[in-house]
Amino acid sequence: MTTAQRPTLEAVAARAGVSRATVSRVVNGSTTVAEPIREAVNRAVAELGYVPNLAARSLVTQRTDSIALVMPEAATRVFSDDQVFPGIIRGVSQELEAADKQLVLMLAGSPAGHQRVERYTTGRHVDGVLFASLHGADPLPGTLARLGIPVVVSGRPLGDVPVPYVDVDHVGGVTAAVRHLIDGGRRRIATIAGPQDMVAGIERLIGYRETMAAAGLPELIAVGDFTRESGAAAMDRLLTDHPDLDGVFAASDLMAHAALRTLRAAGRRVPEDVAVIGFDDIETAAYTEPPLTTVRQPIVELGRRMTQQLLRLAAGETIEPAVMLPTELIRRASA
Amino acid sequence: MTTAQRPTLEAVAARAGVSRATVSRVVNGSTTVAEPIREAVNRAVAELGYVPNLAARSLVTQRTDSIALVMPEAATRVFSDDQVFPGIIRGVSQELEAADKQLVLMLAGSPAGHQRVERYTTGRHVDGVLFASLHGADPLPGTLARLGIPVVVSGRPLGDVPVPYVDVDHVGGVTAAVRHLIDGGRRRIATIAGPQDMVAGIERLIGYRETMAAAGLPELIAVGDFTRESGAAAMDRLLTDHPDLDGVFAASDLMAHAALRTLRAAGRRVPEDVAVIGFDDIETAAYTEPPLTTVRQPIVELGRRMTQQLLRLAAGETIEPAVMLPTELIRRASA
DNA sequence: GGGATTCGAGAGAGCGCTCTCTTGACAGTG
DNA sequence: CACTGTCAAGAGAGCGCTCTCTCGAATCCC
Repeated sequence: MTTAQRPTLEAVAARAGVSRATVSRVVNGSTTVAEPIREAVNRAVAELGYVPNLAARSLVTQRTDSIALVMPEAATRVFSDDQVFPGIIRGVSQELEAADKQLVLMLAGSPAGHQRVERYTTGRHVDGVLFASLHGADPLPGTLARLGIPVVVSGRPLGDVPVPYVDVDHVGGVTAAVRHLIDGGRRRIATIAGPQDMVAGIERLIGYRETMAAAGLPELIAVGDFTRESGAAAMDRLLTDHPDLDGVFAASDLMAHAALRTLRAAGRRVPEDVAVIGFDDIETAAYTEPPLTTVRQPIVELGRRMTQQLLRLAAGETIEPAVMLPTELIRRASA
Repeated sequence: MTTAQRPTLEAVAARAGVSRATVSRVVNGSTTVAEPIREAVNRAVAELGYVPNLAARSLVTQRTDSIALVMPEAATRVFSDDQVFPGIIRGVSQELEAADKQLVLMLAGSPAGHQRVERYTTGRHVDGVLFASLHGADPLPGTLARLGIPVVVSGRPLGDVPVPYVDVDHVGGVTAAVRHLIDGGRRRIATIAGPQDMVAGIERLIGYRETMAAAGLPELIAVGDFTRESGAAAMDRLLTDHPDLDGVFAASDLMAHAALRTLRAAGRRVPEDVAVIGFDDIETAAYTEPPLTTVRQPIVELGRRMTQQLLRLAAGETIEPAVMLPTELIRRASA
């Protein structure tokens, strides 16, 4: 278990009978190295099992070849966003793999955690920073952008900070959902909205209100926070306040799932008495009782696009300030 | 958007009127610095907004203050392990935050991805490596351990490699589950087993077999791969082969969930005709129809313990080669 | 009061790598 | 044949930090 001294460029150079600079050129894929020499170097690298020391490289190149992905983490509840986080991680990971960069994952929940993220990212320990699902108007993305550190956030940032973002078409998706309800003959359509300090929550409510207004229908609103618990509570309230409702659009599948149960417990049949549509299309949506009609958002793609944008930014290119990804209504049995 | 030159130790030293070494001592919390000087240095650090360059530090300390978490990622399907991965990530993240280290997440799916992980981890770019949910007998953990790189895996590694691990008490949990079925009067108890190239799948099947054997009951086995699709297929097969079954233990909640639907579709009532128990206690388990009785495993705690062990290993301490976490039967309505 | 001891602070040598600058070899040109 | 141009390979200067070693001053004891 001895910590075998790792071979350095120097060692490889000696073995191959060339200079350090030449080995560096070969390792970094420079074309200006004669074939026989390149081969000799590669042989030496293989024989010695040489792996470049990234810290040393970073020190001189001023790059770290890693990017940070910052996600909020409400300390108390388990990842309520369920499949959303893993999906984004996968998308980001795929793109980074292709670019041969590392993913530093930072879960920021507590104020202390947030400070840690701030210290780490502003300290330029990464080549860029990705923010997922911001709550409220976090000043950090703006700060980083001002420092010249590449940043891309998911979801239009609140308080119009000039930070590039990638988002899904919430309004379009919700419009399609509510329209579907209206086309199905529903007239007393309620919504279980998401938290109003998150863009996703805000936009999805806007989509509902605009579509209802356009159809000349009244708004029936209860606000939740995307979790099942809040969805059940909101459904209860709606049932009490508007016993005649015949349709529900829930801003998340988790809340829609809970609504399904609450409705059943209240003796309402879905979709006969009340039609229900969710948002997200998490895997569970296809397995609820009845299977949930919902708005699918391309989560993995969201992660990929964010990363692509960030990498382009880090490469010095200029990018479009906003990218919008399409959503799609997935029809199942609940509406 | 000018890349403002970041202040270095040198700059702080000049400003505080001391030497670089002294600033380094203050920054790293050495006690042998007189109070007034320490204050002067801290003031200079604050005024200049100094943040240490981690690459430079790593270069000399030979530490990176970051650890890698390697997770498999079947390229095609979305994180089927659902809440398991986020849970582990949270646990790991919590412990690392406390230790002020970074989390480098690596999703290894493709052979290329695996090579990338191997290159990165063996290259000592991290202070330690955590492996989650290994498939088959991956040689990498053993290789790393042999190289003297701290490694901890989740789940007893197959092919008895001498690598420290943390695991949950699969057998104990399954035994409690099957016992519960037997105590409830069930005699024709089937199991939907997990993949037999993963410890979790293997151990959970062992638990079933041992308990059934001890009770003198026959084994009714169908193998799945932890996903819903496989669970539905397995349940179909069991129903065909053993139409008289009255109990099912599924090795994952996802498979149990699918079994619930398949049973209902086949006209069986749960739990009246067939009692069902799952394993994992994912959030959805409380919301299935009927709510699923299942074995809870402390996933976040698993991540935390793995990390604690790894950090101790990295600190040069010797640790127990295996840590076992308890599981608990959560009784709901399905059994 | 003088020598031994303690302790805080500075000097300076790298850690392993990249990259600019320089050199040397060779081919092409007048 | 001398000269210039071209291109491959080497020399060497750091990147920003830590850490050992050294030194000077302050403290202590007999």
